[in-house]
Amino acid sequence: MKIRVKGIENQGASGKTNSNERSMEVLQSIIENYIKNSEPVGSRTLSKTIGFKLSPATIRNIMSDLAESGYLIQTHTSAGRVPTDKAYRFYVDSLSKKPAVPEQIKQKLSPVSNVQGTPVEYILSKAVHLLAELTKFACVVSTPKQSVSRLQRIELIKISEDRILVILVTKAGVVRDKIIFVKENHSQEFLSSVTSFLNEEFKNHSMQEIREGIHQSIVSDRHRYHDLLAHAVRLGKKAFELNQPGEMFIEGQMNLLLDSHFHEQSSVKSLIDAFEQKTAIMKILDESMKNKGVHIHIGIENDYEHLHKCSLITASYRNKQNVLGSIGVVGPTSMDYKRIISTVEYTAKMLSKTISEQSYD
Amino acid sequence: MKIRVKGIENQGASGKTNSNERSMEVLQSIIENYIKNSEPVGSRTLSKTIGFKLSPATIRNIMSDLAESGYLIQTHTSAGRVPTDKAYRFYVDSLSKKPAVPEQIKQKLSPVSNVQGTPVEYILSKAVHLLAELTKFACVVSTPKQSVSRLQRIELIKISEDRILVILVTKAGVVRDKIIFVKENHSQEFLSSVTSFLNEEFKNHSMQEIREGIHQSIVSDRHRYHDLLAHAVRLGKKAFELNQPGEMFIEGQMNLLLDSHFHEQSSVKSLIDAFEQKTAIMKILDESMKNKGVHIHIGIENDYEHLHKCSLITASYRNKQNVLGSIGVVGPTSMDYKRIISTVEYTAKMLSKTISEQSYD
DNA sequence: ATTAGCACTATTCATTAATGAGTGCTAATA
DNA sequence: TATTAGCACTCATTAATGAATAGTGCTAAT
Repeated sequence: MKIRVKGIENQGASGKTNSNERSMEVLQSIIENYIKNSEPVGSRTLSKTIGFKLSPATIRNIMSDLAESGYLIQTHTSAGRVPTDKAYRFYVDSLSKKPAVPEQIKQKLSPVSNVQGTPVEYILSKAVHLLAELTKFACVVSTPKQSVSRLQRIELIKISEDRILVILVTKAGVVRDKIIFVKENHSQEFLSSVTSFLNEEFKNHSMQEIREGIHQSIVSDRHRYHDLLAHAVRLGKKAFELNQPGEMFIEGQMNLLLDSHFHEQSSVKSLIDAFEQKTAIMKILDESMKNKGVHIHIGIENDYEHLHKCSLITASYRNKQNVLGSIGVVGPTSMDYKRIISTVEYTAKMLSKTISEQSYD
Repeated sequence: MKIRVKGIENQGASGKTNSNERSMEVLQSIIENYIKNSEPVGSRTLSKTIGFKLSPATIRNIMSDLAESGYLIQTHTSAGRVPTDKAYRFYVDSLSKKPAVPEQIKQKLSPVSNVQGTPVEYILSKAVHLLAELTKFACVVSTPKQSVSRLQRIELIKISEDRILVILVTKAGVVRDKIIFVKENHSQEFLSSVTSFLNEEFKNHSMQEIREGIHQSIVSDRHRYHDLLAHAVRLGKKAFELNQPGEMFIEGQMNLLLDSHFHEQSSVKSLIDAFEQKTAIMKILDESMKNKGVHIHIGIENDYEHLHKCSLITASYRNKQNVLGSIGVVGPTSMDYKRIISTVEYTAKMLSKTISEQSYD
């Protein structure tokens, strides 16, 4: 039986922290080497890259232990070793929390702030496009959630006898429009009074609040509005109905298919499925809105099976008031986490800044 | 020297229309066979598929002639023959003009009409998504051109001291928004009068007309408006400035990468480039707006080199007034033209219908 | 505890040979 | 004169073989 200390995990009993630290360093080297070259790394190569401080044989021993603890696997007997998802998890957890953002990346992302004044969707698509260009992976961004954004203004515009165009302007700078069909032929003057009533009543409330409270609120004001009331309730309800599902912009899917890690048929199909079935990725983006900072989902950690060969790095963006949505990168589990994490984080920051500055407050 | 009639092309002199017709039929069979199986077709196979009416040897002779005339090529000596772009051009030109749309396709596309009342962009993305699903190729759709669409209404909403939200509603049912920055702190009342002035003046005019004529028009009305004038000119100019480039939605890019025809590295890269450089495809979509009906660009016919291995099938969509944009399919040159053409045509029709019905006229 | 040395294993690569699909040409045939 | 059968030839694809290579695991020496 082996008695050697296993490194990383079971250090308590033996107290040989030294050996443990060394294991960690070796593991880190292996991971970084693999991230860089995408090739299984062997004991000899590794000995070289760390400056011959340890002989290949020693490294073999350490590697053997790491393999046994589930940090490394071999594709076949005479191949070098490859980090597992568990190893990547260890790796990102042990990263210094704030890697600096290279100046070059800042440069490339600067166009995001140049599109101020354009619709939020356009800003988002610009950001996600640049992110894809920088990371060379697939990138996604979710559009601001309607439910949390606060109303800046509503407009009702008569289009024809039975159609009214509703325009919702939110504080986040998002404009939503929809057409509602009505039975009565309202005059534009009537609509104007409904409009100003709704604006007065609901400005600064979140869409969710409005949807939940629209009936009560109006009813309680019954005495002030007379025949307006019935119609206003009906129109308001229709106007604030959730019509658009949360959307998501995708860029650079094709990048993934150039990536050597996805060259096998099966994983290509998986990927296509993952992007077709937007819901899985959407869910991760939504999840990412709940907490601050960068979120990392490595391979098997993803619930959705087709994402098991991918890692997702996400971060939420916001305006002054609310978290609005998330932006993220989808790439192979062997991505350069340091670089990608800092890039995503910085992009989200830029996005937040740009959107905040044009928010209507 | 060969004296055999070459088929298709030089029929005038010999008058052997019979032999010519037969060549055409053979070519058609070869094309359809290749479209179906994606494999070079040999004389033996072909003899079988046409029911042994001609022996392999005869077919070989015909094929040899067709090859000489540039309709077929061999990938190597002992391989069957593959249609050239010239052959596909012949094929689509000789298709009966109106292939019926299968009921199944109509079924699958019916959701397009279910999204009436939602923003045009949403309808477009629905349509292009379904088209991609049906064709299993990459599909694109261009958003309505701002310049041709006619103004239904403009709204100026004061956002902050130096910012005004401009909302342009066009007859086509498109809502565009942008924020303009101003130096003066206009009151909302003032904005209202500018708004109603602009609406009165420019309703039903195309964006292009408005942009071109805004200065003259206002100046000629100088006597009616006083201090309003200077500001209105300035605001109007800013408001109608073209800010968004023509957009394009893409769906199903990944489909192309499953396609065997694009499996070689080089062509994958070409494709990625083609979609990255949206301009080339955009240009083809724009071109397609100029004439009615389905447009077909086969391989080498495309100006853009990276599209030389692709065929594009496009058709424009419109509302009651104007042609708004185009929708199309990007696939391998060996696509099933019959099916794709009718599918694109039908999709464009559905799209036109849906958008027309919610247009503001 | 570390390392050198060696046997062992599995991949990769180039070579070779067999197979097979398909053509082009020539001579026979209807 | 148009068609077809037959045959030699070409070239891609496939499988089998063997050499080279990269890497491990174990053992014994340091």
